[in-house]
Amino acid sequence: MAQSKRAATMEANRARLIAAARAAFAEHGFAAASMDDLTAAVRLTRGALYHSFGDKRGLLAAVVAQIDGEMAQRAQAAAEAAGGGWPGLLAEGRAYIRMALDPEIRRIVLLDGPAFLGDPSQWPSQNACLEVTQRTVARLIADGVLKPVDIEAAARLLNGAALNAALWVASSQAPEVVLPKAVEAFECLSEGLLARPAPATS
Amino acid sequence: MAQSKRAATMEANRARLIAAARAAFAEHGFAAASMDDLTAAVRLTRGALYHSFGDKRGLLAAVVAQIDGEMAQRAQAAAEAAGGGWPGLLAEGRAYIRMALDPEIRRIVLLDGPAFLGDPSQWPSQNACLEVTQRTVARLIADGVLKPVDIEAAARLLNGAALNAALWVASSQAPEVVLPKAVEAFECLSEGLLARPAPATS
DNA sequence: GAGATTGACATACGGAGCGTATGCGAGATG
DNA sequence: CATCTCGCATACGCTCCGTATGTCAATCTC
Repeated sequence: MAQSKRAATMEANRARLIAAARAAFAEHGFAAASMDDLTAAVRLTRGALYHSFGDKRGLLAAVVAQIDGEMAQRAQAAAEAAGGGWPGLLAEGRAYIRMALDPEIRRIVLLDGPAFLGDPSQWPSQNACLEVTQRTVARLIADGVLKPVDIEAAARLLNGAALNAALWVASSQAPEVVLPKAVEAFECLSEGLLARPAPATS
Repeated sequence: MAQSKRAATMEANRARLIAAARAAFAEHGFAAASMDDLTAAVRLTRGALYHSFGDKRGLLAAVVAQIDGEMAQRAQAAAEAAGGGWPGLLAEGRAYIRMALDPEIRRIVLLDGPAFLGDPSQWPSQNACLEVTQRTVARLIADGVLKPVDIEAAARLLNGAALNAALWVASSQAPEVVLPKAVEAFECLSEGLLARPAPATS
């Protein structure tokens, strides 16, 4: 079944290393995380790590790809729960802001990822998150809901705004007070993309 | 005048170290930059560095503070050149996007800064850049040009959007093609903050 | 089914880098 | 002129990464 016992246990060990890396990178940051400690935590050595991932950055890439996939899934679920369309795009933004409040996501994907792997759009994982937003924007433009701006540009700026909103909320002393402000401002900005702006709601 | 010869030369050496660090961090990134090489480049040793800046992060903080100040100055100049007001805010955003195309600024302030020093709003330099944008937004809200959103929220999201726009442009193969798209999308988003939206321009 | 082979992983080694403790010599102080 | 200050250099230990080599079980070959 599992394509020989060797390959199966190797896959299991890969998964264990990635799980350990998620914890270590989230706690200490990529630069300060020790590969010796990380591997020892799952009863392995650096030998296993270099065999499976090439080097330290390779492990980070694998971790980022995994988390990025989970984020894209969550964002899409939020958009669908809101019924898609324009409310879906707003829901996606809110979901993104809330996800970025997770210390693991913030530290690994949003801070260390760009710093050590370069621009997200050129990651091997292809940034699933960004693609979800792009698809949503593309559909809304086709439906005439949004102005015909460049799709990738709009998706990137929305994600960037959400990211900074989240960094702000996360570093504030009273996140529960700041979060609604961030969400409101994000929705205001998003409305700038609407073809026929809605009347002010406040 | 110069408060004793010792203090004067010390200030000069601080400046030389910061200048060398700007070059080294921009070229190799903060993590990969060697303090030995960096100090040797200006005929000093790590002894001088630890005496003046405490540790490696202290040097990064000093470098970031210097660049951040220059950025704030440039952004403000751009806003004033555009005559202030709403056009000034747009000009500020454009200036910010263009500045982020500078490899030194992108690498040090936008990537390594947040990764190694934490959230920009809590940097010792207090993020002069962000404050300039906040002042502009505050005035525009007081004048009724913008919706009464939270000032810090708006400033942060605008800066975040501009940052991601710049990262995108910088990593693209044809920056001169992508830049106008990024600027256009940025201006669209900004219009979401307007109290009375302007008619579509395209 | 026994020897040969592959491969996943451990062990050992070398090099580089950071932070600190200590030493030194030029300028400040009286 | 003697003493002190302090900015900076030197020397040391520690940690960490990447690689080269060894090892043993799982698979393959005949």
